[in-house]
Amino acid sequence: MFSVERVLAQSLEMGHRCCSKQKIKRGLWSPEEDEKLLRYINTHGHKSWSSVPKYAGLQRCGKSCRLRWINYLRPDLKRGSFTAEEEQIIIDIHRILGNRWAQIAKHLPGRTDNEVKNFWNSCIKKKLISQGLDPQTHNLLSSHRRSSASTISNMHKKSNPIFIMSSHTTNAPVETTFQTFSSLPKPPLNIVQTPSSIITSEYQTSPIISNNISSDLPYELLIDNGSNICSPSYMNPTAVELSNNENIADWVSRVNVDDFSGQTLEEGTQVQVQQEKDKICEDTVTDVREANKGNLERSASFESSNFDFGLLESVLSSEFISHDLSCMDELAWNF
DNA sequence: AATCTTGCCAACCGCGTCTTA
DNA sequence: ATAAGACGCGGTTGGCAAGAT
Repeated sequence: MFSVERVLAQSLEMGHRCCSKQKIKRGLWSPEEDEKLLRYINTHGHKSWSSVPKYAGLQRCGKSCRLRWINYLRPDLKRGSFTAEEEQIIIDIHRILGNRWAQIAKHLPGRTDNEVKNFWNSCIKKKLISQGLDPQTHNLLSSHRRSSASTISNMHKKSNPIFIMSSHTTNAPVETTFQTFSSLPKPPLNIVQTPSSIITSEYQTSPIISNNISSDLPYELLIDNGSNICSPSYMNPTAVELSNNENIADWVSRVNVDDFSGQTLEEGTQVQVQQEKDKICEDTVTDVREANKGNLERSASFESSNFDFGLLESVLSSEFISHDLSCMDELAWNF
């Protein structure tokens, strides 16, 4: 809350590193300053932030004015605590984009990047840790990996393939994503099953993704007998996670344009590639949101199709839980 | 009651990118 | 083509308030 003493004290502390020429006030904004800024922007807009303080009669730097407007004075800001739905959106998009708060905030009308960032750091982060998930990667924390590692170890003993899963769900947005991916090198696509998600790991060296086993089964998850446990990333877009602390956005940014068909691209094409990278991130986020919206619907759909996460989980846990596979853990997590 | 700790959040800082002259 | 200024972003800090000791 606003503190008069604090503002008075801070108003004495003049000067600002980015605006060393003038006497610039720092610290909390007073109601009078808010009023001045609000009135000025409502009348004149904010074409140039650097000139706003001068014309608005504020002893602040333009940067500070901009921040105050964006984070507090903007009329379209939503007040109050985050809803469960917003929280889920943040988690899902963060899983894909990482700490790109501005990008995440764009999907939450009325919320600012600062707000999202603070909410993440103060609430969501702790929640994920308490669930045994690394808040940066959304992977299981090492202390929680043993059970999952056992699962993977046993998958390797299976003949090829041990699972074929499919679903009839959420075709449209998902396909958009994969079509976009199609001109890029394949992302890392191996997976492990966790209670809440499918997490990918390792680079898929010999793609065995099939998209045409049956036209009725648009998405398949194939797990082979050892080196490749792979899944089209689009099968469960809410669960995409890449290896080595990497998310989709990192992976996409890492992709070198020269990777395209092994040839160097011309400048114009490189721009297109950059646009394509951006689109991948955007489409993936869209998919996540669509998938979240359809969660209930999808559950029902899975029941009627032959995709059954419940069955998968029970098979994995019941068959593997009795084995002592501690010696396989490191192997499993480092393959 | 006093002190310490923790959580939260507004604001700042520095750096990278974009724009403009 | 380039340099300077503006802007935007993510990380970090500082201070208040509430809870714990």
